[in-house]
Amino acid sequence: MAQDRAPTRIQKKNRAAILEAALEVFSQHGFRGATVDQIATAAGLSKPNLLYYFPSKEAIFKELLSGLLDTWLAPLHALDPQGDPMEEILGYVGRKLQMSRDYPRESRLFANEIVQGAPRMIDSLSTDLKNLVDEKVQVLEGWMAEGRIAQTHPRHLLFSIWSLTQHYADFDVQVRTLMGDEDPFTAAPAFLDTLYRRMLTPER
Amino acid sequence: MAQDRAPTRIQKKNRAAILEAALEVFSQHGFRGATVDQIATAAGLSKPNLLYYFPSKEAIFKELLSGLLDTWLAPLHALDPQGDPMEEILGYVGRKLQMSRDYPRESRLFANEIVQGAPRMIDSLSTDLKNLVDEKVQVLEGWMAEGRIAQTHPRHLLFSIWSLTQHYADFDVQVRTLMGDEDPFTAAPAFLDTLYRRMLTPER
DNA sequence: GTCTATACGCTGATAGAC
DNA sequence: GTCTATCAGCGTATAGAC
Repeated sequence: MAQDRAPTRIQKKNRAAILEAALEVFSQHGFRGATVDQIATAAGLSKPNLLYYFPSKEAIFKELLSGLLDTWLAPLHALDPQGDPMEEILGYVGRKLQMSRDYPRESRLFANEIVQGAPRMIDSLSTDLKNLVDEKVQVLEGWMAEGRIAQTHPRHLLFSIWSLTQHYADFDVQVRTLMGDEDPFTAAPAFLDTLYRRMLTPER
Repeated sequence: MAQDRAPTRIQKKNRAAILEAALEVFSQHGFRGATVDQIATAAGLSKPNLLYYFPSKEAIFKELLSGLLDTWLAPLHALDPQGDPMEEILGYVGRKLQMSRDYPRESRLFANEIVQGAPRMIDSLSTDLKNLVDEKVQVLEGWMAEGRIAQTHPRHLLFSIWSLTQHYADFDVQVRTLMGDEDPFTAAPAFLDTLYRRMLTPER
């Protein structure tokens, strides 16, 4: 980052390694609990060398967050107003659950931050996320008005999807402790599928 | 705590003030993010004086956790095998939701700890919580076998109740950001009531 | 019981040699 | 670009006066 030249291969590789290591450490300990030393070690660099690539711990964290937010919101973005309502919603639930299984660190990174009041994320929440949610709430309300899914509170419906799916990543320790040998992700898809099918099927 | 005599009124008051302050600070910043100074200030004591009552930051945290765990598990404990299944479960959901509204700090304290792998709680999880859950899973399975509620995965059912209700405490910032002026706890009870009624009503 | 003063390790960040 | 050495500040905990 010393020059504004195009980054060399080494620079790209090191920056990527730092962000990967930062995801690992931040998601496990939170911003305050993580140390630059841990991240540097995990990235295979010395502490000063890491700080050659990023000016501060805070800068690493912010870049990490903004880089991940798009990926994180992609499943909701993909909810298609033209598609079949029930299939769209169940598909969204399924994709979110898969993300909890395949990218638990990302989930915990956000969870850590939000539980503590989202001091470094509140802007993204009240702009990017709010806009996206407002847009998709309209879609859900349209489907409800047409009687294609059951009437319910659209925002609480979204909250429920987030909490139910992310729970398997964020509270992984607890879930696994209580499930013993059984893999949580074996039964979870069918469980959530049934739940939302019963909840959202119209005419009752 | 210097003597093993019965605590004076001042000692009881100070210990209570410390634990109250610790709940406030730990729940907001997590164990690592909290400082003894913050807790002492919030409790109206000097730092050394606080450490006269508790030997260390860790000791405060542990006492806080163990003191709160019973309260936290009380709603599940109250699930009555002799009661009407649907009413029992809906009552449990309602009580858990109320706790998220009335005791959000407790919820966030546990959330912080578990998201980070529950390093100081794993023992309680695998003994106290596991036993309680195993016991109540039996109850739920009995009700399902008798056809009094719909067949579903009892553990995932419990996870769903926890995640849906605690979400309103743990992710409070996000929820409020996305709800605007509307109080989340206005519509949430009816939403969850409907959800579980549809999910658990038998014969379909 | 409570305070001031302080020891001491850890952490974020910088200086400067190579 | 990367390293060793180092600094300043914070945070936990203790010593010792009152």
